[in-house]
Amino acid sequence: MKKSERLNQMLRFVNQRQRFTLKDVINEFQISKRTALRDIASLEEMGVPLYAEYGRYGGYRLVKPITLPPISFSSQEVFALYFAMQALQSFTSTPFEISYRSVHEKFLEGLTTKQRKQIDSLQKRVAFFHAEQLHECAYLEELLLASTNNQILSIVYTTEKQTTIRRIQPISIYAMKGYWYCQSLDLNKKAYRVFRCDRIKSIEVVEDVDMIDVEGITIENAHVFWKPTDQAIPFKCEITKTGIEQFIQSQFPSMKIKEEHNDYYLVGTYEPTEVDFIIRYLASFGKTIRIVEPVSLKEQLKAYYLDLINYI
Amino acid sequence: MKKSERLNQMLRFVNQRQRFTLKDVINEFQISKRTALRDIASLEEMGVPLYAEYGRYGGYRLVKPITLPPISFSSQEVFALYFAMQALQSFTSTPFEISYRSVHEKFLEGLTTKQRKQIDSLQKRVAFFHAEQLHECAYLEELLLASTNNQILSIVYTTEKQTTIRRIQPISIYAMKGYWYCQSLDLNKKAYRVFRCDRIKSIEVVEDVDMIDVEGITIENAHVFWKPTDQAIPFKCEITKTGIEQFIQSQFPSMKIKEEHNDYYLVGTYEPTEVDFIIRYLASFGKTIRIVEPVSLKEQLKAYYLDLINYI
DNA sequence: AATAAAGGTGACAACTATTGGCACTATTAA
DNA sequence: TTAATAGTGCCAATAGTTGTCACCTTTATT
Repeated sequence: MKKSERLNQMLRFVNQRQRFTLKDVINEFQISKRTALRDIASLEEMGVPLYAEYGRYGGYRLVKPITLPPISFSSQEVFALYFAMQALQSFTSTPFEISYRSVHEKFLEGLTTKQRKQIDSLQKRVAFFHAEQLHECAYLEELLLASTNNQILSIVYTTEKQTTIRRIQPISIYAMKGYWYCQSLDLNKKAYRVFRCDRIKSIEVVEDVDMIDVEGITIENAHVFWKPTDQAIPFKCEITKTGIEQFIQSQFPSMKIKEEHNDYYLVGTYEPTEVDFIIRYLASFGKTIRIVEPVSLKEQLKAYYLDLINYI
Repeated sequence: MKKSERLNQMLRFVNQRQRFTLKDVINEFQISKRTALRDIASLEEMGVPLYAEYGRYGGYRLVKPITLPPISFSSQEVFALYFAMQALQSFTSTPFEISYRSVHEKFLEGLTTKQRKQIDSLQKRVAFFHAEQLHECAYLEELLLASTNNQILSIVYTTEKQTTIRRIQPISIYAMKGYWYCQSLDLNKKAYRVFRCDRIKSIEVVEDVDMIDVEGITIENAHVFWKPTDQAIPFKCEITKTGIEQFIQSQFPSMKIKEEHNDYYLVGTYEPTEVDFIIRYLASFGKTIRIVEPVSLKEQLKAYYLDLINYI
């Protein structure tokens, strides 16, 4: 990155955090200590009122707020944002009830003629594909709202087999492989569960004192709530490098790659009710995976293949 | 004077005077014509909406005051754009060399404290996941450039089996399931080919008159160039509704869903060299698919399953 | 008094970016 | 047609930037 650009970013970095250390700068911008020092000197030369505190627990402080130069998005940023937007556009539902057309128009409006031309020509040449959304989700906004406001919901949930009514406390929502999911605490079962949003048929906010504080829980760490039930069966498979690549592309939170003496293993647990699913999942790996345990899983996979052979 | 400092001053200079000429800039900053032009180009790169008027009494005009771009978007729209960007962030390589932190901060700057808080809390609650990128691609920018500029490249391409040198004319690049691909015309084989970008080990622009005009070809219609070779084998499979869902999530341009009397079929062709691939692909469908023809494919799938049974 | 953790300097070689000059081209109004 | 304006491509000289390394200063904690 060019120095001038870095300094501009540093201006905003400094403005946001009124206290910071050299290390912060080094890590943030991935530069050497010497360069960080030089950059700070440059900022001071530009008139940024910085005060340095020596010694342990020292650092820099911004003495008074600075007026930032007028900004606009750079061409590169505009392109990236535009294509990000394009990529998301193919989602028929998002939790943000917006018209992409209006964003699109506003976006183009703010650009220079040159940028617009560049976007036009790039549009023909770049794309981000992802799994298309298969089912519309009616309640994404409500689920998101409930998760930020710590609300409890009563939902009607339909799977292929049954329809149930559950009380849940949403933690987060996320889109993956064409589906929207909702991480939640299932208050009936007192357990962490993930629901597919398109299977939620109705939603009602419930007043309840019996809730758990999820303030500190984020989409990243929510899985710590995931506990296998007593019936859960642990499994272990040998996996090749190719298999690991495939796993990364379609992983599940309940599975992990483990290294043992330079061999790799896919380990995890599955619920007895999910056995069909796990068999199909393991089968998709073909020879890149080999079940070590349990033996019952081996037998079931064998049976699955035999069944398919007869089916063919 | 350093360029970065000069550009900052120029930003103010431009902001003050709505109209100016190159000469003004040259006199003001005591630089050469060439440098003045380069500086103005830099400003435009940074997103300053300048308009140039050619000819006598021409000059530059600032189209509109430089402001914070997101300010004209509604909260909902800002959120959507913001998360679109977040979704892209997990790509380790994009053809746009941008700093996401910079975009992030520019976004936040134009917002009210309330909106900022909302974004902060939403960030913990919503995510768009997609296949993680496994390999970095070194030449995305070059490939994109070559595709927009109609250039011919000589590339070193490495597959698991071999390393070859090819002359290609890139048409487009796209990201799918964790990989970047480059649609191209392979000038050696005179055929449409798709290359995985991370397998391109070096790139060199080649001057060549022997090129094909790809101006009218876009990422959407490039597949028309795809022609099965003489050896290609057509196949046809019965497919269930569930199977169709899976197909949509992992489709290939050489395959299509066809309806015949309320039954659905997956039809396409495969090259004899790709038979391993197609077998694994069909196997991943399990019972949701059933090969109709050719019979040889049925036999091969059967053999594949038998092999796996022995392997287990 | 010693130590750890923070900021700070000077020098240098390798690397990158910027610059001005030049010879062009393109567009527009008079 | 001309004059005035913007814009391009190329090059070699020059200027700026970077990381590394050794060593210094200040301060709170132990």
